[in-house]
Amino acid sequence: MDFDPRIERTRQKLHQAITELVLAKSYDSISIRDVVAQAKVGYATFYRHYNDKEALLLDVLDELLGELKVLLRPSSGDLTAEGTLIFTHAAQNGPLYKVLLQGEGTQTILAKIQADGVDELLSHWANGSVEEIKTAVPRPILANHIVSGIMALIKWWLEHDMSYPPTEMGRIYANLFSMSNEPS
Amino acid sequence: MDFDPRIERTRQKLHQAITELVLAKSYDSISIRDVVAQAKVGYATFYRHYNDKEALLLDVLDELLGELKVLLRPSSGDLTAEGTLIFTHAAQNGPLYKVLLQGEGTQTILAKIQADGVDELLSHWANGSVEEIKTAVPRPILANHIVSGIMALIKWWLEHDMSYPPTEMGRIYANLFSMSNEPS
Amino acid sequence: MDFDPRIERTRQKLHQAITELVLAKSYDSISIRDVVAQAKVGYATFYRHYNDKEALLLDVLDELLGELKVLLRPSSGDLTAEGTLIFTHAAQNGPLYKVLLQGEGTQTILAKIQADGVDELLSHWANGSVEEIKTAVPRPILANHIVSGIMALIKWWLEHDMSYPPTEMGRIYANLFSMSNEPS
Amino acid sequence: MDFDPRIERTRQKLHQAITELVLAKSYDSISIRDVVAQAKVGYATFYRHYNDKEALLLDVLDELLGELKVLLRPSSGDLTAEGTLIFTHAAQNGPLYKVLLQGEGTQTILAKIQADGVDELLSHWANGSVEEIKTAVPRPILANHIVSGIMALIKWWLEHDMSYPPTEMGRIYANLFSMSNEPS
DNA sequence: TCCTAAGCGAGACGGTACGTCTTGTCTTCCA
DNA sequence: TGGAAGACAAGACGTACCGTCTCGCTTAGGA
Repeated sequence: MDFDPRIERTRQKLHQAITELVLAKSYDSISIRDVVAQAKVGYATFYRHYNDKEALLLDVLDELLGELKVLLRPSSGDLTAEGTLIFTHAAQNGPLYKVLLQGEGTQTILAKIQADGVDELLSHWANGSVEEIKTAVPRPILANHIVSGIMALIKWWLEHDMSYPPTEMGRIYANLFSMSNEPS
Repeated sequence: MDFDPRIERTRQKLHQAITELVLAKSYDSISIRDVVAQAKVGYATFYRHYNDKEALLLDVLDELLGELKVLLRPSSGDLTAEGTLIFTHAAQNGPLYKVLLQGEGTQTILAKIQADGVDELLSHWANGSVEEIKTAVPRPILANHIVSGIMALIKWWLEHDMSYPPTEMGRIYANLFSMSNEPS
Repeated sequence: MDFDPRIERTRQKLHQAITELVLAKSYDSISIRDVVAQAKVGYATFYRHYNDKEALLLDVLDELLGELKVLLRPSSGDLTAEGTLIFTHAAQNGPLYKVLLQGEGTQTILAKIQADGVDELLSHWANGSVEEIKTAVPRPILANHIVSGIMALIKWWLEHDMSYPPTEMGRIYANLFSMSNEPS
Repeated sequence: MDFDPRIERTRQKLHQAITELVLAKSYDSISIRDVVAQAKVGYATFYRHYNDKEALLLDVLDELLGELKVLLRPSSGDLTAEGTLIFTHAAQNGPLYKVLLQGEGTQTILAKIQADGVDELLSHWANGSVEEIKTAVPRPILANHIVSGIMALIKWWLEHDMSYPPTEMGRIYANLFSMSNEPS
């Protein structure tokens, strides 16, 4: 039904095109016409696959974040290792991470990812039998604090040209978040 | 040189116009044509005063942030009081804070404010005679972490309809940042 | 070779589709996509049979005009009877006549029909042993005048909702064209 | 209020552009993008002045038909002279007449002109004290017949490369329409 | 009866015009 | 004579349609 190989081929071209363009110029100065020119694809074809530039980017980033989630799955407990994995992945996909975290038109996407992260954290806490005692900070706020903190840390690192190795960032990550990782 | 009273009057009209529009619709769906229509001012007039929409917004927000800085100056030491002041101010200027923190075209402005905050924090630490001992987390990272954490906290609060009173947010603020407020 | 019954079936579907659509909306607002949707036929199939919308219409109209020619053949001499036949036929096929005479994309077809009519008239005159004496009006002009006059008359009638009965139009037709029907 | 000279200048450019293009290629193969390119005018500018291609053409033709009406005004009675004037005017503006009479997208305009002509003829007859006796052909039909006959005559002439001089066409014109020019 | 040629449905695709929108510049008018 | 009004060039937007094409599926009519 959806097995026309042309469809996947065209999407690949668009994925590659926006990835290449993002390396070359600011995300939001990229027009759809740029994308289709780069992908060597008809203009209308873009709209057969995506409603707007953001939808394409979301598609690309979804792959990326899927990878990251897989990487993080096995890590149970060791914050330093977990952090190192995150920063290694970020290092390997610098430009896309940058687009996501600094881009002008990515708020919606970022908000979605942020919300996903918060949800995951909250349900992780809920599943764990951690008793909720008179919490100093409400859990949703704490979860939001942690997730946005991680993002801010990655963003800082990318903006400062990844001036520490991923392992060192893993250590810093562990230091910053160990204390607040579990609600009391 | 700049003493033509019409100039100030025009700017006021533009300030008011964008403020009103921001209450009515999403910041980045506002075009310059919307602004001049709302301000009842000629189209070209806008460009005589500002280079783009962001510059106008920055002008408006500068007033706001100036106020906040004045409010925070006297507070020395009591984190809860400091936080309460911040959230009280945010409550009084909800729409503009929202535009700043959620808007699609405000990255540049936000980045500037963030950088200012980090600088201030760093020089505060430097001036204080706090000795730098083998720091677990580099100070710039720590400062970035704190400043972006505060912003994320305000953003969360606004997105959740200010569901706690400013005093409670002040307490939460104190709890979240007390531990990390000073480098070891 | 050409005996696959599916071919004729598909053509019938297309004929019917455009005929129905012409009743519902303006001819040139009908897209080929409309036609194939109405005919419940694949898009490319249209192009297997016709090069464009006009070719399809021409095919439909050819049937119509063939009928008309057969009707007119026996009539020799009586202008009123001839006219009545024409207007009766027009009344029975109103929408198609309208499309032909008022449609925006039918110039080419109309011109062809007009030229056919002129040729027929001219050869009719030539065959007749009518002597050509110093003609006041050159025969091609006269023929063109008559043929376009007939068309204009039908067009007027259709545009005015066929407000006279075909017999009355036959009489008018006779009155208008009797004098000029034969070169002097 | 409407005195900005730029407006008139732009319209002139558009008038000239379409006139030039009409000489070079078929009217309805001319896109609006062609027109603005030829006029060296911004694309959106076209729409500030006209809603579509037809509106522009109508504007151009209005000038033309205004001229013709002025020419015909003084002529009272002499059909040959009147006809000569018409064909002289047509000869001087061949391409535009051709566009009008043969163009694919000019139906609406033509219909308007035709209707104007019929109205004029009818009111001319009404004003004149010609008594209406048992008319063989209803006046609106007669008027329609005459007006469309004139148009068909001009069209024929243009399509045959103006193969008779305007004076000869004037004579033919008089011959064709003298008999039917007045209702009985 | 089966087989092979062809018609066909479905729809992706490149291409291109449409009419609308917005930006920043530049010209004209008016007070 | 300088500011307000707004016309303009430029060009992206998302939509629509065109005509070409490539798939499999189905359906003849000849072997």
